[in-house]
Amino acid sequence: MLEIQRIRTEKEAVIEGLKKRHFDAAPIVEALLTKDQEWRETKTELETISAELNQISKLVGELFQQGKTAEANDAKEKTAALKTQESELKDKVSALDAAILDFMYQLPNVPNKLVKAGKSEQENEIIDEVGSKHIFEGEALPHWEITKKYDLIDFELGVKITGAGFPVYKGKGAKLQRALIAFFLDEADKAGYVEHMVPLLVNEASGIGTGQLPDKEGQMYHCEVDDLYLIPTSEVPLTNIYRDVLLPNEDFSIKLTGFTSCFRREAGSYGKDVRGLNRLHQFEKVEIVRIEHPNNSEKALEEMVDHVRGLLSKLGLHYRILRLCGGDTGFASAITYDFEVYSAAQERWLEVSSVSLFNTFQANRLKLRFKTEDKKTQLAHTLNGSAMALPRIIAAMLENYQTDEGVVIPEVLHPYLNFTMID
RNA sequence: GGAGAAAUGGCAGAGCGGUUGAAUGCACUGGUCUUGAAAACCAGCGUACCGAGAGGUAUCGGGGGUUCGAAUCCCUCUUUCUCCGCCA
Repeated sequence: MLEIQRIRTEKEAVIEGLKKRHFDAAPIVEALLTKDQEWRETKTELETISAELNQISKLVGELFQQGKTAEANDAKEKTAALKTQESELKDKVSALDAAILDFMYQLPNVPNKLVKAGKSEQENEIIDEVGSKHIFEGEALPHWEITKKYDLIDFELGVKITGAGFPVYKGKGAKLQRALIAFFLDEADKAGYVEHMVPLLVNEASGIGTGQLPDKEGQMYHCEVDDLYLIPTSEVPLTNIYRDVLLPNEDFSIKLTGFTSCFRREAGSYGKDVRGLNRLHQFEKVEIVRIEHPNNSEKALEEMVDHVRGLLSKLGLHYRILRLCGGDTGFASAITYDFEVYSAAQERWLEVSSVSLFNTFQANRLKLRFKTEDKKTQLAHTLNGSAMALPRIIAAMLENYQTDEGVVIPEVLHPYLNFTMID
């Protein structure tokens, strides 16, 4: 959620910035500011009446104390009309509140200066590509055939137990996944991210805090009996650790990491994009989250990008980095870098990580602030990134490292496994 | 799951219908004193919103109600603690 002060004072810049998303904010902003003006006027009016009412009440108290019952009763009678007015104004203010919030929820984050205007993923900028395509002697099998050949993942079994999109990892498949999780967590730990193990279900306030609610309600599984949501990413519990937090000074840099399963309904997905591990309802992911001073957040973003680069390089995967154009950047994000790994058999790029800087967009909802040198409170910046999502990494590894003898395991994972080849 | 108790400022803890944004202590900040420090003394010390400012409004777990007036009374939700039950 953007800051209302910013919309008031930098209206044109906000509208202009959102054009990079091909988002016409003008009508919403205009309507919002009209309501905001009305809200402020009504609020002032309400507070004047409340002040008057408070004063009379105080007087009544004093009069009763002095035994001047008649005068006290006189004063009491004056309040009736004021009270009616007060409650009408209260209703009006809360209606305006709701209307303003509703508009606020419709405005996405303003893109960072580096973000190019654009409508869809076709316009994303490729800012780097590392490695090269694996050359295969024979035919490269897609990962869903490799997993079947070596009995690594049983998709049908998942269908039996739960439904499509809930795979069962078996034997070396399960071990490989566990090794990758440990590797990713260890790397995050070395980079200074403090490991957390967090709840997989969150309440509504947490969903709102990081922006999943109300915008993306349909994407989350909802346990209605208890009104809890299954997390679509560990960003939600990790970032919400800092909901309603006022950091005592400016000297902070908070780095968190956590491994969780993630649950996504993926309503509306279909076709070959969802084949095998490409798109699942449940998948595993190691996330990195940072809470930073606004002056340091862009540097932090670079560090996170470098961290993910490091992971992919150590695994020896051929990858590229995209800076998403305005239209493809997530609703809450100011700037997002996507990492894609080339899938040899599918002959396409698979997104394996996404690193984003949210500026104050999440912090505003979270009420995540810090005290400045001169005792002012200011919103912090939040960032997060996948480091990394498991299924597509596994898919890419299986496809790229397949040989006639079996699938070769990259060396960095050897300490975590009691085999070096899947055969 | 059943029974009971509780939730007040950074912490501890009073208040239980009126002038209480809230006693007191601790912590913290500034000052006096001191060569320096401690002690003592004095002053300050939550958050959010509206307002150019003066100032105003809200806030004693959340929401609602009673009342001229609620931290205080009522309803409801949440959380915590104690006891019982169940259980990885």
